[in-house]
Amino acid sequence: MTRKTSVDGAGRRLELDSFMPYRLSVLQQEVSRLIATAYAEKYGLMRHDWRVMAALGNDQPLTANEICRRTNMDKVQVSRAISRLLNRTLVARVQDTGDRRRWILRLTRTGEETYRDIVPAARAREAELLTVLSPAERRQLDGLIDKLYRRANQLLREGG
Amino acid sequence: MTRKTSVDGAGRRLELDSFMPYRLSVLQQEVSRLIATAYAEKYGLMRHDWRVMAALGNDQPLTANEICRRTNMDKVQVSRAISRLLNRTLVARVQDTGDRRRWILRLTRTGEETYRDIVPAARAREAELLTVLSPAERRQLDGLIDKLYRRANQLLREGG
DNA sequence: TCAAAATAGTTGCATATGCAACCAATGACA
DNA sequence: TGTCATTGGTTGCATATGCAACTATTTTGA
Repeated sequence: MTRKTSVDGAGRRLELDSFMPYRLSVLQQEVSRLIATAYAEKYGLMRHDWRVMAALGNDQPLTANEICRRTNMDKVQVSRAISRLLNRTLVARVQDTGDRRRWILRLTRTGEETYRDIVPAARAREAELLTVLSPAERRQLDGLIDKLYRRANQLLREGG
Repeated sequence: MTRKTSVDGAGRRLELDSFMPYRLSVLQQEVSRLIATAYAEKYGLMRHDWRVMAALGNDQPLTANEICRRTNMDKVQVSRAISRLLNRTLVARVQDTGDRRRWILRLTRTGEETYRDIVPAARAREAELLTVLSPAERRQLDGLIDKLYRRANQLLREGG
């Protein structure tokens, strides 16, 4: 995954190792796999489940819709993650009396415990990862991610 | 997706928006979606298909195994991508006479054309994305990706 | 006040994915 | 040379995913 200078400046070929979206994707997969070690084997959670729990752990209660917005997940993914979490009683819900389409979601006691267990492990993985970056580099990384995200977003809105 | 400073330094909570792996994942999805506009609708290709084609477009012929190594894909994904590409005659293969377990893969004429069509579009998307970064920032990005990838890799090897 | 549009959330279906098991060919070596 | 381990590649199965269609409820506005 070390970047090579592209051989073909004319743009007829595409050297994957010098194609930023590819590099980003490979990196992301690897990082994601690393973080999953904090919740996958031990707790049998999937990434989406964990994200929903993370959203709730951070701020409760929430509706499914609010979780969508906060996690950038699609409503189907959220709905399914919630139903897995309900089955395992990591999350509980009551219908909103004001708007009966809505369900108010909370972590259960077990859910809270699980969450409190996972958070330090996830943070520890992140910290181990970031040890290779200086404080300045971490700030750079944050800045670059923001810029690129906003730009990608803009291009998608324009083009789609 | 703008970074917020984490409220909870003690590490009991996890603010998703300040959690690097989450940020990376959201960014990657968005970028991936943007790039997919270069091959998905128009050519009905999936990401894995496109990656296999990209590997071959870059250097032919290759065996499935070589494609795995060059694309960081798993052999099942590669095998399935190849079979889709064979069906659509974008790729052809002959058995290696020296080692009859191996198949030698090449883009067909149509495959080449498709590839040559897609590359500039994909590069154009990448270029549009990167317009928001200065040359220095692009170099930073490359460097950060390399460092993080190597580190994640190392941690996975140690831990797993 | 009632029909049409919008919203919250779920479901069906076809397809993709991950994992382990698998087959076939080759290599290692007693 | 015959057995065992390894390697290249494929397949079965259970599960996940994406999309569009769907139900139920609420909102809009003539």
